[in-house]
Amino acid sequence: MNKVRTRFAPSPTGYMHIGNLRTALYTYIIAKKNGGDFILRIEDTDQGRLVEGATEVIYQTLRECGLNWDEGPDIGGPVGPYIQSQRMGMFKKYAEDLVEKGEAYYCFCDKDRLDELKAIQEASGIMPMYDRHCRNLSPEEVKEKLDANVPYVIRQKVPLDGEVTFHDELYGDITVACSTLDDQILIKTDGMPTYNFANVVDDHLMGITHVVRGNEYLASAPKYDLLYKAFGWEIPKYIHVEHIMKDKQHKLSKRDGDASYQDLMKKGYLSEAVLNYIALLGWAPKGEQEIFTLPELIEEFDISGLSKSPAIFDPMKLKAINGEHIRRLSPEEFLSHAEPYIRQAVKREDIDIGRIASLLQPRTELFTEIPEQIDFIDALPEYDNSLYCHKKMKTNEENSLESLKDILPVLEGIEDWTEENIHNALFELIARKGVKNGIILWPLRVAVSGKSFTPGGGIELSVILGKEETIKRVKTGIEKLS
RNA sequence: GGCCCCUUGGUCAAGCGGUUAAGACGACGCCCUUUCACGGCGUAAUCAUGGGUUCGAUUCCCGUAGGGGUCACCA
Repeated sequence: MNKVRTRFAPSPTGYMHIGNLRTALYTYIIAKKNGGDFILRIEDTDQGRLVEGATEVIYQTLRECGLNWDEGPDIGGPVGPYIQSQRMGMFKKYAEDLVEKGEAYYCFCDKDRLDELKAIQEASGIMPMYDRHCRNLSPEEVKEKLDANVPYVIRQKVPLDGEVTFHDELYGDITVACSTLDDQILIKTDGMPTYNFANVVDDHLMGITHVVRGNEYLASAPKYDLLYKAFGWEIPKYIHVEHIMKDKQHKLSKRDGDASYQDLMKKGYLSEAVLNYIALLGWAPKGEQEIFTLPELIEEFDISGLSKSPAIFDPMKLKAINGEHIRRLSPEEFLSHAEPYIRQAVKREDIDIGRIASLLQPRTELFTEIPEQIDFIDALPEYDNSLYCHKKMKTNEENSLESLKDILPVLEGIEDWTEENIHNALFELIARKGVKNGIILWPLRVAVSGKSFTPGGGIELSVILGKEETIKRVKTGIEKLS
Protein backbone atom coordinates (compact mmCIF):
# COMPACT_ATOMS: atom_id res chain seq x y z
CA MET A 1 0.00 0.00 0.00
CA ASN A 2 1.13 3.52 -0.75
CA LYS A 3 2.41 5.75 1.96
CA VAL A 4 -0.40 7.65 3.62
CA ARG A 5 -0.50 11.28 2.62
CA THR A 6 -3.04 13.72 4.02
CA ARG A 7 -3.45 17.37 3.42
CA PHE A 8 -4.82 20.39 5.15
CA ALA A 9 -5.92 22.94 2.58
CA PRO A 10 -7.17 26.12 4.21
CA SER A 11 -8.04 29.38 2.53
CA PRO A 12 -6.18 32.29 4.03
CA THR A 13 -9.26 34.30 4.85
CA GLY A 14 -8.39 35.71 8.21
CA TYR A 15 -7.79 33.60 11.22
CA MET A 16 -7.84 30.03 12.35
CA HIS A 17 -11.33 28.90 13.12
CA ILE A 18 -11.69 26.18 15.74
CA GLY A 19 -13.47 23.91 13.29
CA ASN A 20 -10.66 24.29 10.80
CA LEU A 21 -8.11 23.60 13.47
CA ARG A 22 -9.93 20.43 14.39
CA THR A 23 -9.94 19.32 10.77
CA ALA A 24 -6.22 20.03 10.66
CA LEU A 25 -5.75 18.05 13.84
CA TYR A 26 -7.59 14.98 12.58
CA THR A 27 -5.83 15.25 9.25
CA TYR A 28 -2.46 15.44 10.95
CA ILE A 29 -3.26 12.58 13.30
CA ILE A 30 -4.42 10.29 10.51
CA ALA A 31 -1.16 10.86 8.66
CA LYS A 32 1.02 10.37 11.70
CA LYS A 33 -0.85 7.39 13.01
CA ASN A 34 -0.09 5.64 9.77
CA GLY A 35 3.47 6.84 9.50
CA GLY A 36 2.48 9.12 6.67
CA ASP A 37 3.01 12.68 5.56
CA PHE A 38 0.98 15.71 6.44
CA ILE A 39 0.89 18.31 3.71
CA LEU A 40 -0.09 21.93 3.91
CA ARG A 41 -1.59 23.50 0.83
CA ILE A 42 -2.79 27.07 0.81
CA GLU A 43 -5.88 27.57 -1.32
CA ASP A 44 -5.69 31.24 -2.09
CA THR A 45 -7.46 31.39 -5.41
CA ASP A 46 -10.28 33.58 -4.21
CA GLN A 47 -8.60 36.90 -4.47
CA GLY A 48 -11.63 38.68 -3.16
CA ARG A 49 -11.53 36.96 0.19
CA LEU A 50 -7.82 37.04 0.72
CA VAL A 51 -6.72 38.61 3.95
CA GLU A 52 -3.31 40.07 4.49
CA GLY A 53 -1.23 38.03 6.90
CA ALA A 54 -3.71 35.19 7.09
CA THR A 55 -1.22 32.67 5.81
CA GLU A 56 1.10 33.61 8.63
CA VAL A 57 -1.69 33.01 11.10
CA ILE A 58 -2.16 29.54 9.67
CA TYR A 59 1.53 28.77 9.94
CA GLN A 60 1.77 30.10 13.43
CA THR A 61 -1.29 28.33 14.75
CA LEU A 62 -0.29 25.00 13.31
CA ARG A 63 3.22 25.35 14.70
CA GLU A 64 2.06 26.39 18.15
CA CYS A 65 -0.14 23.34 18.24
CA GLY A 66 2.63 21.08 17.09
CA LEU A 67 0.89 20.15 13.85
CA ASN A 68 4.03 20.28 11.80
CA TRP A 69 3.70 19.70 8.11
CA ASP A 70 6.10 17.59 6.09
CA GLU A 71 5.54 19.51 2.89
CA GLY A 72 4.22 22.99 2.45
CA PRO A 73 4.70 26.39 0.89
CA ASP A 74 7.51 27.48 3.17
CA ILE A 75 9.46 24.24 3.22
CA GLY A 76 8.69 22.96 -0.23
CA GLY A 77 8.46 19.31 -1.19
CA PRO A 78 8.40 17.03 -4.19
CA VAL A 79 4.97 17.96 -5.49
CA GLY A 80 4.98 21.72 -5.15
CA PRO A 81 4.14 24.44 -5.47
CA TYR A 82 1.96 24.28 -2.38
CA ILE A 83 0.22 27.55 -2.94
CA GLN A 84 -2.70 27.03 -5.21
CA SER A 85 -2.47 30.37 -6.96
CA GLN A 86 0.96 29.32 -8.18
CA ARG A 87 -0.46 26.20 -9.76
CA MET A 88 -3.05 27.95 -11.88
CA GLY A 89 -1.50 27.33 -15.27
CA MET A 90 -1.59 23.59 -15.05
CA PHE A 91 -5.28 22.83 -14.82
CA LYS A 92 -6.60 23.69 -18.21
CA LYS A 93 -4.89 20.86 -19.98
CA TYR A 94 -6.46 18.40 -17.59
CA ALA A 95 -9.85 19.79 -18.44
CA GLU A 96 -9.08 19.60 -22.13
CA ASP A 97 -8.11 15.96 -21.63
CA LEU A 98 -11.53 15.39 -20.22
CA VAL A 99 -13.14 17.08 -23.20
CA GLU A 100 -11.26 14.75 -25.51
CA LYS A 101 -12.41 11.77 -23.50
CA GLY A 102 -15.98 12.98 -23.77
CA GLU A 103 -16.19 13.61 -20.03
CA ALA A 104 -16.41 17.38 -20.30
CA TYR A 105 -17.48 19.97 -22.83
CA TYR A 106 -17.11 23.57 -23.86
CA CYS A 107 -19.95 25.83 -22.89
CA PHE A 108 -20.43 29.19 -24.53
CA CYS A 109 -23.46 30.33 -22.62
CA ASP A 110 -23.00 33.85 -21.37
CA LYS A 111 -23.89 35.18 -18.00
CA ASP A 112 -27.11 36.77 -19.19
CA ARG A 113 -28.50 33.52 -20.46
CA LEU A 114 -27.49 31.71 -17.31
CA ASP A 115 -29.02 34.36 -15.09
CA GLU A 116 -32.22 34.25 -17.05
CA LEU A 117 -32.30 30.49 -16.90
CA LYS A 118 -31.76 30.55 -13.18
CA ALA A 119 -34.49 33.14 -12.68
CA ILE A 120 -36.98 31.03 -14.64
CA GLN A 121 -36.06 27.91 -12.75
CA GLU A 122 -36.35 29.60 -9.41
CA ALA A 123 -39.65 31.17 -10.36
CA SER A 124 -41.06 27.79 -11.25
CA GLY A 125 -39.70 26.23 -8.09
CA ILE A 126 -37.18 24.00 -9.81
CA MET A 127 -33.71 23.55 -8.48
CA PRO A 128 -31.43 25.91 -10.44
CA MET A 129 -29.24 23.83 -12.67
CA TYR A 130 -27.49 24.29 -15.97
CA ASP A 131 -29.78 23.12 -18.74
CA ARG A 132 -26.94 21.50 -20.69
CA HIS A 133 -27.57 23.80 -23.59
CA CYS A 134 -24.03 23.40 -24.97
CA ARG A 135 -23.59 19.76 -24.10
CA ASN A 136 -24.43 18.50 -27.52
CA LEU A 137 -22.89 21.08 -29.77
CA SER A 138 -21.30 19.48 -32.77
CA PRO A 139 -17.52 19.52 -33.04
CA GLU A 140 -17.91 21.93 -35.93
CA GLU A 141 -19.97 24.36 -33.89
CA VAL A 142 -17.48 24.19 -31.09
CA LYS A 143 -14.57 24.81 -33.39
CA GLU A 144 -16.34 27.69 -35.00
CA LYS A 145 -16.99 29.45 -31.71
CA LEU A 146 -13.52 28.70 -30.43
CA ASP A 147 -12.02 30.19 -33.59
CA ALA A 148 -14.26 33.21 -33.20
CA ASN A 149 -12.92 33.67 -29.68
CA VAL A 150 -16.29 33.34 -28.04
CA PRO A 151 -15.67 33.20 -24.29
CA TYR A 152 -16.27 29.77 -22.83
CA VAL A 153 -16.09 27.63 -19.78
CA ILE A 154 -15.47 23.89 -19.57
CA ARG A 155 -18.14 21.86 -17.86
CA GLN A 156 -18.14 18.40 -16.41
CA LYS A 157 -20.33 15.99 -18.36
CA VAL A 158 -22.32 14.26 -15.68
CA PRO A 159 -24.13 11.09 -16.80
CA LEU A 160 -27.75 11.86 -17.65
CA ASP A 161 -29.11 9.02 -15.62
CA GLY A 162 -28.09 6.23 -13.34
CA GLU A 163 -26.57 6.84 -9.96
CA VAL A 164 -23.21 7.38 -8.35
CA THR A 165 -22.09 5.72 -5.18
CA PHE A 166 -19.14 7.02 -3.29
CA HIS A 167 -17.61 5.73 -0.14
CA ASP A 168 -16.87 7.66 2.99
CA GLU A 169 -14.89 6.02 5.78
CA LEU A 170 -17.35 7.29 8.32
CA TYR A 171 -20.69 7.33 6.55
CA GLY A 172 -20.16 4.26 4.43
CA ASP A 173 -21.62 4.16 0.92
CA ILE A 174 -23.72 7.06 -0.16
CA THR A 175 -25.68 6.86 -3.39
CA VAL A 176 -27.20 9.74 -5.28
CA ALA A 177 -29.02 9.95 -8.59
CA CYS A 178 -26.97 11.55 -11.37
CA SER A 179 -30.01 13.57 -12.31
CA THR A 180 -29.48 15.67 -9.16
CA LEU A 181 -25.95 16.57 -10.20
CA ASP A 182 -25.18 19.73 -12.11
CA ASP A 183 -22.76 19.91 -15.02
CA GLN A 184 -20.48 22.00 -12.91
CA ILE A 185 -17.91 24.36 -14.30
CA LEU A 186 -14.36 23.06 -14.25
CA ILE A 187 -12.57 25.89 -16.01
CA LYS A 188 -13.81 29.44 -15.79
CA THR A 189 -13.93 32.00 -18.58
CA ASP A 190 -10.60 33.34 -17.45
CA GLY A 191 -9.04 29.93 -17.94
CA MET A 192 -8.65 29.31 -14.24
CA PRO A 193 -10.05 26.24 -12.52
CA THR A 194 -12.90 26.31 -10.07
CA TYR A 195 -12.14 25.11 -6.59
CA ASN A 196 -13.93 21.85 -7.18
CA PHE A 197 -11.75 21.03 -10.12
CA ALA A 198 -8.47 22.31 -8.76
CA ASN A 199 -9.01 20.39 -5.59
CA VAL A 200 -9.42 17.06 -7.31
CA VAL A 201 -6.47 17.61 -9.62
CA ASP A 202 -4.24 18.88 -6.85
CA ASP A 203 -5.10 16.05 -4.52
CA HIS A 204 -4.26 13.57 -7.21
CA LEU A 205 -1.06 15.29 -8.26
CA MET A 206 0.05 15.50 -4.68
CA GLY A 207 -0.63 11.86 -4.06
CA ILE A 208 -3.17 12.46 -1.33
CA THR A 209 -4.51 9.16 -0.01
CA HIS A 210 -6.95 10.40 2.64
CA VAL A 211 -9.08 13.47 2.22
CA VAL A 212 -10.29 14.84 5.52
CA ARG A 213 -12.63 17.77 5.23
CA GLY A 214 -15.73 19.41 6.53
CA ASN A 215 -19.09 17.89 6.08
CA GLU A 216 -20.12 20.65 3.69
CA TYR A 217 -18.27 18.78 0.96
CA LEU A 218 -20.34 15.67 1.37
CA ALA A 219 -22.77 16.91 -1.25
CA SER A 220 -20.08 17.50 -3.85
CA ALA A 221 -18.28 14.25 -3.23
CA PRO A 222 -20.22 12.38 -5.94
CA LYS A 223 -19.08 14.90 -8.53
CA TYR A 224 -15.51 14.50 -7.36
CA ASP A 225 -15.84 10.77 -7.68
CA LEU A 226 -17.10 11.16 -11.21
CA LEU A 227 -14.11 13.32 -11.97
CA TYR A 228 -11.63 10.82 -10.58
CA LYS A 229 -13.31 8.11 -12.60
CA ALA A 230 -13.29 10.24 -15.74
CA PHE A 231 -9.55 10.69 -15.37
CA GLY A 232 -9.05 7.08 -14.42
CA TRP A 233 -7.43 8.13 -11.17
CA GLU A 234 -7.49 6.32 -7.91
CA ILE A 235 -10.08 7.72 -5.53
CA PRO A 236 -8.73 8.74 -2.14
CA LYS A 237 -10.39 7.73 1.08
CA TYR A 238 -12.86 10.34 2.23
CA ILE A 239 -13.45 11.30 5.81
CA HIS A 240 -16.07 14.00 6.20
CA VAL A 241 -16.18 15.52 9.65
CA GLU A 242 -19.14 17.29 11.18
CA HIS A 243 -19.29 20.91 12.16
CA ILE A 244 -18.80 22.48 15.53
CA MET A 245 -21.86 24.41 16.60
CA LYS A 246 -22.45 27.30 18.92
CA ASP A 247 -25.85 25.94 19.76
CA LYS A 248 -28.25 23.51 18.21
CA GLN A 249 -28.88 25.59 15.13
CA HIS A 250 -25.98 27.94 14.75
CA LYS A 251 -22.46 27.23 13.72
CA LEU A 252 -19.75 28.68 15.86
CA SER A 253 -19.66 32.13 14.43
CA LYS A 254 -16.67 34.28 13.78
CA ARG A 255 -18.24 37.09 15.67
CA ASP A 256 -18.63 35.74 19.16
CA GLY A 257 -14.98 35.83 19.95
CA ASP A 258 -14.37 32.28 20.98
CA ALA A 259 -14.47 30.75 17.57
CA SER A 260 -10.86 31.29 16.77
CA TYR A 261 -7.73 29.78 18.13
CA GLN A 262 -6.24 33.22 18.57
CA ASP A 263 -9.16 34.36 20.70
CA LEU A 264 -8.81 31.37 22.94
CA MET A 265 -5.12 32.00 23.41
CA LYS A 266 -5.88 35.57 24.39
CA LYS A 267 -8.39 34.32 26.89
CA GLY A 268 -5.73 32.34 28.68
CA TYR A 269 -6.08 28.84 27.31
CA LEU A 270 -3.24 26.43 26.72
CA SER A 271 -2.87 25.25 23.16
CA GLU A 272 -2.59 21.63 24.34
CA ALA A 273 -5.88 22.01 26.15
CA VAL A 274 -7.62 23.52 23.15
CA LEU A 275 -6.32 20.73 20.96
CA ASN A 276 -7.38 18.15 23.52
CA TYR A 277 -10.85 19.60 23.80
CA ILE A 278 -11.57 19.99 20.13
CA ALA A 279 -10.31 16.47 19.51
CA LEU A 280 -13.01 15.32 21.91
CA LEU A 281 -15.66 17.42 20.22
CA GLY A 282 -17.01 14.96 17.75
CA TRP A 283 -14.68 12.15 18.59
CA ALA A 284 -14.79 9.68 21.44
CA PRO A 285 -11.77 7.72 22.60
CA LYS A 286 -12.09 4.01 23.22
CA GLY A 287 -11.24 4.10 26.89
CA GLU A 288 -12.02 6.27 29.84
CA GLN A 289 -9.07 8.64 29.48
CA GLU A 290 -9.97 12.18 28.49
CA ILE A 291 -6.84 14.18 28.96
CA PHE A 292 -4.45 13.67 26.08
CA THR A 293 -1.26 15.14 24.77
CA LEU A 294 -0.82 15.26 21.02
CA PRO A 295 1.30 12.07 20.92
CA GLU A 296 -1.33 10.34 23.02
CA LEU A 297 -4.03 11.49 20.64
CA ILE A 298 -2.10 10.01 17.74
CA GLU A 299 -1.89 6.78 19.68
CA GLU A 300 -5.56 6.68 20.68
CA PHE A 301 -7.25 8.10 17.64
CA ASP A 302 -9.48 5.97 15.53
CA ILE A 303 -11.83 7.04 12.78
CA SER A 304 -14.56 4.83 14.18
CA GLY A 305 -14.82 7.15 17.16
CA LEU A 306 -15.80 10.10 15.01
CA SER A 307 -19.33 11.36 15.38
CA LYS A 308 -21.72 11.86 12.52
CA SER A 309 -23.74 14.62 14.08
CA PRO A 310 -22.75 18.20 14.84
CA ALA A 311 -21.24 18.91 18.25
CA ILE A 312 -21.95 21.95 20.36
CA PHE A 313 -18.96 23.80 21.68
CA ASP A 314 -19.04 23.85 25.48
CA PRO A 315 -16.86 26.57 27.02
CA MET A 316 -17.27 25.05 30.48
CA LYS A 317 -15.78 21.76 29.45
CA LEU A 318 -12.96 23.48 27.63
CA LYS A 319 -12.20 25.40 30.78
CA ALA A 320 -12.21 22.26 32.88
CA ILE A 321 -9.85 20.56 30.48
CA ASN A 322 -7.66 23.62 30.50
CA GLY A 323 -7.49 23.42 34.29
CA GLU A 324 -6.59 19.78 34.00
CA HIS A 325 -3.70 20.59 31.69
CA ILE A 326 -2.58 23.44 33.90
CA ARG A 327 -2.36 21.16 36.91
CA ARG A 328 -0.20 18.78 34.93
CA LEU A 329 2.32 21.47 34.13
CA SER A 330 5.59 21.35 36.06
CA PRO A 331 5.93 24.21 38.53
CA GLU A 332 8.47 25.81 36.21
CA GLU A 333 6.19 25.57 33.18
CA PHE A 334 3.31 26.92 35.17
CA LEU A 335 5.34 29.84 36.38
CA SER A 336 6.49 30.77 32.92
CA HIS A 337 2.88 30.84 31.69
CA ALA A 338 1.51 32.52 34.78
CA GLU A 339 4.14 35.12 35.46
CA PRO A 340 2.83 37.78 33.08
CA TYR A 341 -0.60 37.47 34.63
CA ILE A 342 0.77 37.55 38.17
CA ARG A 343 2.74 40.64 37.27
CA GLN A 344 -0.42 42.34 36.09
CA ALA A 345 -1.61 42.37 39.67
CA VAL A 346 1.55 42.24 41.69
CA LYS A 347 4.06 45.01 41.14
CA ARG A 348 5.86 44.76 44.45
CA GLU A 349 9.38 43.55 43.86
CA ASP A 350 9.87 41.89 47.21
CA ILE A 351 7.20 39.32 46.62
CA ASP A 352 8.10 35.71 45.95
CA ILE A 353 6.39 35.06 42.61
CA GLY A 354 7.21 31.38 42.68
CA ARG A 355 5.41 30.96 45.97
CA ILE A 356 2.34 32.67 44.61
CA ALA A 357 2.50 30.47 41.56
CA SER A 358 2.55 27.30 43.62
CA LEU A 359 -0.57 28.48 45.41
CA LEU A 360 -2.23 29.40 42.16
CA GLN A 361 -1.51 26.31 40.12
CA PRO A 362 -4.09 23.94 41.65
CA ARG A 363 -6.79 26.57 41.47
CA THR A 364 -6.26 28.10 38.07
CA GLU A 365 -8.41 27.10 35.16
CA LEU A 366 -7.70 30.14 33.04
CA PHE A 367 -4.61 32.28 33.21
CA THR A 368 -6.63 35.41 32.70
CA GLU A 369 -8.37 34.76 36.00
CA ILE A 370 -5.14 35.04 37.93
CA PRO A 371 -4.93 38.81 38.44
CA GLU A 372 -8.21 39.11 40.30
CA GLN A 373 -7.25 36.26 42.59
CA ILE A 374 -4.20 38.05 43.86
CA ASP A 375 -5.21 41.67 43.63
CA PHE A 376 -4.98 42.03 47.41
CA ILE A 377 -1.24 41.55 47.60
CA ASP A 378 0.01 44.97 46.62
CA ALA A 379 -2.62 46.80 48.60
CA LEU A 380 -5.19 45.69 51.13
CA PRO A 381 -8.61 46.26 49.60
CA GLU A 382 -11.44 47.95 51.43
CA TYR A 383 -13.49 45.25 53.09
CA ASP A 384 -16.49 44.85 55.26
CA ASN A 385 -16.31 43.46 58.79
CA SER A 386 -18.96 40.94 57.87
CA LEU A 387 -16.18 38.95 56.24
CA TYR A 388 -15.05 38.02 59.72
CA CYS A 389 -18.27 36.19 60.34
CA HIS A 390 -18.18 32.64 59.15
CA LYS A 391 -20.73 30.17 60.33
CA LYS A 392 -18.73 27.04 59.81
CA MET A 393 -15.62 28.53 61.39
CA LYS A 394 -17.76 29.80 64.23
CA THR A 395 -16.27 33.23 63.94
CA ASN A 396 -17.89 36.59 64.46
CA GLU A 397 -16.68 40.14 64.87
CA GLU A 398 -16.10 39.79 68.61
CA ASN A 399 -14.05 36.63 68.68
CA SER A 400 -12.23 37.71 65.55
CA LEU A 401 -11.11 40.86 67.29
CA GLU A 402 -9.94 38.82 70.22
CA SER A 403 -8.10 36.41 67.95
CA LEU A 404 -6.36 39.18 66.05
CA LYS A 405 -5.25 40.71 69.34
CA ASP A 406 -3.83 37.35 70.34
CA ILE A 407 -2.22 36.85 66.95
CA LEU A 408 -0.45 40.20 66.84
CA PRO A 409 2.16 39.62 69.58
CA VAL A 410 2.72 36.07 68.37
CA LEU A 411 3.56 37.28 64.89
CA GLU A 412 5.68 40.11 66.21
CA GLY A 413 7.66 37.58 68.17
CA ILE A 414 8.66 35.57 65.13
CA GLU A 415 12.27 36.29 64.20
CA ASP A 416 12.66 34.21 61.11
CA TRP A 417 9.58 34.74 58.91
CA THR A 418 9.15 31.29 57.40
CA GLU A 419 6.03 29.29 56.77
CA GLU A 420 7.13 26.68 59.27
CA ASN A 421 7.78 29.21 62.03
CA ILE A 422 4.53 31.06 61.48
CA HIS A 423 2.67 27.79 61.43
CA ASN A 424 4.26 26.57 64.65
CA ALA A 425 3.74 29.83 66.46
CA LEU A 426 0.09 30.06 65.53
CA PHE A 427 -0.68 26.45 66.31
CA GLU A 428 0.98 26.93 69.66
CA LEU A 429 -1.40 29.82 70.22
CA ILE A 430 -4.32 27.65 69.11
CA ALA A 431 -3.29 24.93 71.53
CA ARG A 432 -2.76 27.41 74.34
CA LYS A 433 -6.22 28.90 73.81
CA GLY A 434 -7.79 25.52 73.29
CA VAL A 435 -9.81 26.70 70.28
CA LYS A 436 -10.48 25.32 66.80
CA ASN A 437 -8.02 26.23 64.09
CA GLY A 438 -10.56 28.34 62.31
CA ILE A 439 -11.08 30.66 65.24
CA ILE A 440 -7.55 31.93 64.82
CA LEU A 441 -6.81 31.28 61.18
CA TRP A 442 -9.99 32.60 59.59
CA PRO A 443 -9.68 36.09 61.05
CA LEU A 444 -6.03 36.16 60.09
CA ARG A 445 -6.84 35.31 56.49
CA VAL A 446 -9.50 37.99 56.31
CA ALA A 447 -7.26 40.58 57.92
CA VAL A 448 -4.36 40.02 55.55
CA SER A 449 -6.40 39.69 52.39
CA GLY A 450 -9.63 41.58 52.86
CA LYS A 451 -11.30 39.01 50.61
CA SER A 452 -13.61 36.09 51.13
CA PHE A 453 -11.78 33.83 48.68
CA THR A 454 -8.05 33.71 48.36
CA PRO A 455 -5.53 31.32 46.94
CA GLY A 456 -4.23 29.89 50.17
CA GLY A 457 -4.96 30.37 53.84
CA GLY A 458 -3.82 32.90 56.41
CA ILE A 459 -0.44 31.38 57.02
CA GLU A 460 0.44 31.02 53.35
CA LEU A 461 -0.65 34.56 52.61
CA SER A 462 1.33 35.92 55.56
CA VAL A 463 4.50 34.34 54.24
CA ILE A 464 3.98 35.97 50.87
CA LEU A 465 3.17 39.39 52.27
CA GLY A 466 6.13 39.47 54.61
CA LYS A 467 6.29 40.20 58.31
CA GLU A 468 5.95 43.95 58.20
CA GLU A 469 2.97 44.02 55.88
CA THR A 470 1.23 41.17 57.66
CA ILE A 471 1.50 42.86 61.03
CA LYS A 472 0.33 46.12 59.55
CA ARG A 473 -2.77 44.45 58.13
CA VAL A 474 -3.51 42.63 61.37
CA LYS A 475 -3.36 45.98 63.15
CA THR A 476 -5.69 47.44 60.56
CA GLY A 477 -8.07 44.59 61.26
CA ILE A 478 -7.97 45.25 64.97
CA GLU A 479 -8.74 48.91 64.39
CA LYS A 480 -11.62 48.09 62.07
CA LEU A 481 -13.15 45.71 64.58
CA SER A 482 -12.61 47.88 67.63
C1' G B 1 -38.21 23.38 -1.86
C1' G B 2 -35.07 18.96 -4.28
C1' C B 3 -31.12 15.88 -2.79
C1' C B 4 -27.72 13.99 1.08
C1' C B 5 -26.62 13.30 6.25
C1' C B 6 -27.81 13.14 11.44
C1' U B 7 -31.05 12.27 16.24
C1' U B 8 -28.79 8.53 23.76
C1' G B 9 -29.18 13.17 30.22
C1' G B 10 -28.30 20.61 29.87
C1' U B 11 -23.38 19.59 26.88
C1' C B 12 -19.53 16.01 24.88
C1' A B 13 -20.63 11.00 24.49
C1' A B 14 -20.04 4.90 25.26
C1' G B 15 -23.28 1.32 23.32
C1' C B 16 -23.12 -1.80 17.80
C1' G B 17 -30.45 -7.49 19.42
C1' G B 18 -30.88 -9.40 25.77
C1' U B 19 -26.70 -4.03 29.97
C1' U B 20 -28.77 -2.01 36.81
C1' A B 21 -28.02 2.30 29.36
C1' A B 22 -20.62 3.67 30.76
C1' G B 23 -17.62 7.93 31.53
C1' A B 24 -16.60 13.32 31.47
C1' C B 25 -18.18 18.65 32.06
C1' G B 26 -22.04 21.14 34.51
C1' A B 27 -25.77 20.91 38.85
C1' C B 28 -26.67 19.19 43.80
C1' G B 29 -25.09 16.75 48.44
C1' C B 30 -21.30 14.68 51.65
C1' C B 31 -16.04 13.92 53.15
C1' C B 32 -11.11 16.12 53.45
C1' U B 33 -9.52 21.11 54.69
C1' U B 34 -7.37 27.55 58.02
C1' U B 35 -11.36 30.18 53.04
C1' C B 36 -11.53 28.87 47.93
C1' A B 37 -9.71 25.25 45.03
C1' C B 38 -7.52 20.34 44.41
C1' G B 39 -8.70 15.31 45.76
C1' G B 40 -12.38 11.48 47.32
C1' C B 41 -17.49 9.66 47.61
C1' G B 42 -22.48 10.00 46.20
C1' U B 43 -27.43 11.88 43.98
C1' A B 44 -30.59 13.70 40.17
C1' A B 45 -30.83 13.67 34.79
C1' U B 46 -30.88 10.48 28.40
C1' C B 47 -32.48 6.34 24.18
C1' A B 48 -37.23 12.51 19.44
C1' U B 49 -41.90 9.99 17.77
C1' G B 50 -45.27 6.31 15.35
C1' G B 51 -45.28 1.78 12.98
C1' G B 52 -43.05 -2.77 11.77
C1' U B 53 -39.08 -7.20 11.96
C1' U B 54 -37.98 -10.31 16.25
C1' C B 55 -39.04 -14.57 21.72
C1' G B 56 -36.75 -9.71 22.72
C1' A B 57 -35.43 -3.42 20.37
C1' U B 58 -31.50 2.28 22.33
C1' U B 59 -29.47 -1.11 18.70
C1' C B 60 -32.33 -3.52 12.24
C1' C B 61 -36.33 -1.52 8.43
C1' C B 62 -40.14 2.24 7.06
C1' G B 63 -42.85 6.72 8.02
C1' U B 64 -43.18 11.46 10.91
C1' A B 65 -40.95 15.39 13.44
C1' G B 66 -36.60 18.10 14.54
C1' G B 67 -31.60 19.53 13.27
C1' G B 68 -27.46 20.01 9.86
C1' G B 69 -25.38 20.30 4.93
C1' U B 70 -25.79 21.47 -0.22
C1' C B 71 -27.87 23.32 -4.62
C1' A B 72 -22.20 29.85 -7.77
C1' C B 73 -17.68 31.30 -13.58
C1' C B 74 -16.74 31.13 -3.85
C1' A B 75 -13.59 28.17 -1.58
